[in-house]
Amino acid sequence: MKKDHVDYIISQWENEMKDLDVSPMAVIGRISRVAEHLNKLLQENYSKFSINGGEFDVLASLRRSGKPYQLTPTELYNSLMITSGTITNRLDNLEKSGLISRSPNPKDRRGTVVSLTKKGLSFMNEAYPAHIAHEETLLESLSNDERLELITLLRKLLVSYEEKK
Amino acid sequence: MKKDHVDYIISQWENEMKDLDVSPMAVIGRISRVAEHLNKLLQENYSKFSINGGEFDVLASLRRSGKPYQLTPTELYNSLMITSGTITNRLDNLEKSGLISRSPNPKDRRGTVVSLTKKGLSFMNEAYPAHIAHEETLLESLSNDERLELITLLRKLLVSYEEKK
DNA sequence: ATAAAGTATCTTGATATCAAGATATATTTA
DNA sequence: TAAATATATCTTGATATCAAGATACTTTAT
Repeated sequence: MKKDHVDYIISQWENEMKDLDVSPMAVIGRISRVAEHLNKLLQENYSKFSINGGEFDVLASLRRSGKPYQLTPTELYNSLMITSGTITNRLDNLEKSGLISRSPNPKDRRGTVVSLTKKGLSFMNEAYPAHIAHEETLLESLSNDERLELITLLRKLLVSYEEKK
Repeated sequence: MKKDHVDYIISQWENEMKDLDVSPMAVIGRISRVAEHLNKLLQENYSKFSINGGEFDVLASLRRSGKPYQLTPTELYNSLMITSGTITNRLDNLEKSGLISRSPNPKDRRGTVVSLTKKGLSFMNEAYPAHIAHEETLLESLSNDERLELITLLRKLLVSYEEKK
């Protein structure tokens, strides 16, 4: 079996701290590193559309919410795991690009409703399938069964973190 | 089986784009989200030591490299997947905290050697086991066998990304 | 030996993010 | 109802990061 960088890191620790069981980092170190690679690799695709990953995530949330493609900033920043300041900034950029618009929330005068514009909708209708096709190529090293196993294991972890908060 | 947030996202996409197979994001979306949770959860531990995750990674690289706990900035930024500008910044901060020191590289007059100070070494001798103990608690939802399966799958992915570059 | 190309580190300027706080409005409590 | 508390969004100031470029030295090619 071919070794990865984390195997190398672990063997270093085993030499240096012989009494410490570093096996948790065999899992966590790999998750972090795989996520970093994926982030970088996916970025290429976003920049083709001159947008960044965070902004893409906002548009995707709106698109998959279905007609009328509207959510509040609060709903967006909660589900995207970002702060309110960050969503303000992302929405400002997307508004400048004409991909979303903001209007007063008729149900809450403190609030705002964010909508995908016509341009934003047709952008996502093209960009999202292209994004998925790219993701597919990034999983080529795994069989279908392996992907299913991986999903099951990651879901367990995710459920445990989502319960905590 | 309990559902996670990604299950919810996928069912939204399935309603909205009925002809698109979004299964790649069942894997990639979970990896990203799990990594984000882990990042946030691990952060808590770093800030107890008034240091951040990036700086911790630098110290860990030096510590596990073994005596004399020295690496060059180039070795560090390559293995940490960051840019040269970022390592300069992290080293500046760690130097101010007295955890590392920089000295001229006797083998290359362009270069520098970064060393863990006595303070940095004793810091990591305490902090690293604490870090691993924390990581262990973050994996409580998985059995030992499940962790091993997960490692095998993630290694495959990681090897494929490390080969590309 | 000299010129050309490559490399190590740092600097600069731009950007995305966060935490904390401000403001306006909603909701709950007394 | 009035006061207290909570919430939605935005603002501000600080920070970490990156990409691109600068400088000094090293290596390779002619």
